[in-house]
Amino acid sequence: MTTLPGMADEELLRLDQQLCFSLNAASRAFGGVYRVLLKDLGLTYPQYLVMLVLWEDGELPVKRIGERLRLDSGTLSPLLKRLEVAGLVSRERSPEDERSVTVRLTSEGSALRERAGQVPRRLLTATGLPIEDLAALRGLLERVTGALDSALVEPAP
Amino acid sequence: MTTLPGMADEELLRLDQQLCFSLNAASRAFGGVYRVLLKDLGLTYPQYLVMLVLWEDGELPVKRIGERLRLDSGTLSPLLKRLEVAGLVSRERSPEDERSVTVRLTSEGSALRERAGQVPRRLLTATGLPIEDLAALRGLLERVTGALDSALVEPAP
DNA sequence: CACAATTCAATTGCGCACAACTAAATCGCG
DNA sequence: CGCGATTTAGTTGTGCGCAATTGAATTGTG
Repeated sequence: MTTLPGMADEELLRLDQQLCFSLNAASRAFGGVYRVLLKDLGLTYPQYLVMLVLWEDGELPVKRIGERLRLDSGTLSPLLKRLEVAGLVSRERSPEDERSVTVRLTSEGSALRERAGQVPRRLLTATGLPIEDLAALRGLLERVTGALDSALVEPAP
Repeated sequence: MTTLPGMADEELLRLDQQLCFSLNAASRAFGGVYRVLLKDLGLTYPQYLVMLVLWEDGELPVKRIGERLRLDSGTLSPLLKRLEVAGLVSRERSPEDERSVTVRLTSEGSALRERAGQVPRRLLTATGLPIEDLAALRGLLERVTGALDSALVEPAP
């Protein structure tokens, strides 16, 4: 296995460039395809992600949604407000803990799930990759994310 | 090889969820690490990407930068203006074609390259993956991006 | 040559991401 | 119990990403 310490700065620069370019480009390419697939539903991609976790759990405090999606209140508060205006969710202070806000699907929000049914298939098809490669991609992404996150907490010596 | 058409919607939903979650998370995790690495240089991650292509070519019209980075003028115009205010680039209408704006490194912009020298190594180290895996990841990302882009141009039948 | 179509950058408007901060409720320790 | 620390959402400000539009320069075509 080839390790980083043995490589020249030049080569590393090239790989870094390619890697950050391609990750950035891939992320935005996904966003673009989701954008057209979700247009009918009136959802943006991040809004769709929130709906996915709500479709699974029905109701959740803002905190939990943030943990699942790696998003903070600065992002979620206005996003949830827009979903509320759209009539897809309700927001209510929890009676047990008034700091917490419970986000609940409305019947309209639950109903939207049916219309979103074909989105995953159409998206995965659009990637042009077989299941195995998609799973491998997911695995690599999860590994780098975990490593990058812990690198942030514990900076290099 | 397992193909999509044979799979149930349920399974596809799960994979789609995992994949878009992990891609999103990875993209933002990269951004987070770059953010701390680039803080000293006074650059954001997208600004760093622009500087990378300028460090390679010295000067480029806005159009070319956009092609390299998959960004349009709506994103680049204000970003380049900020780089200009920071003293790293100059912008000038091309004399041959007055529609085009040439972006040039200033001496300060060129000098910044030295200070950025260790960024790629530190970032790649933070991923915690060996070179082979990073290259495989890049390969998968490029394939997906290509497929997604062409799927956008030619929508599903 | 004239004029319609195209190219290129900039601007506007909207939504997301994140840092920094605020405000309110809860927790926990003395 | 009382009071400081922590938790939880929300707000503000900055920057990116993209769609849609504008305006100026250029190109192509009759």
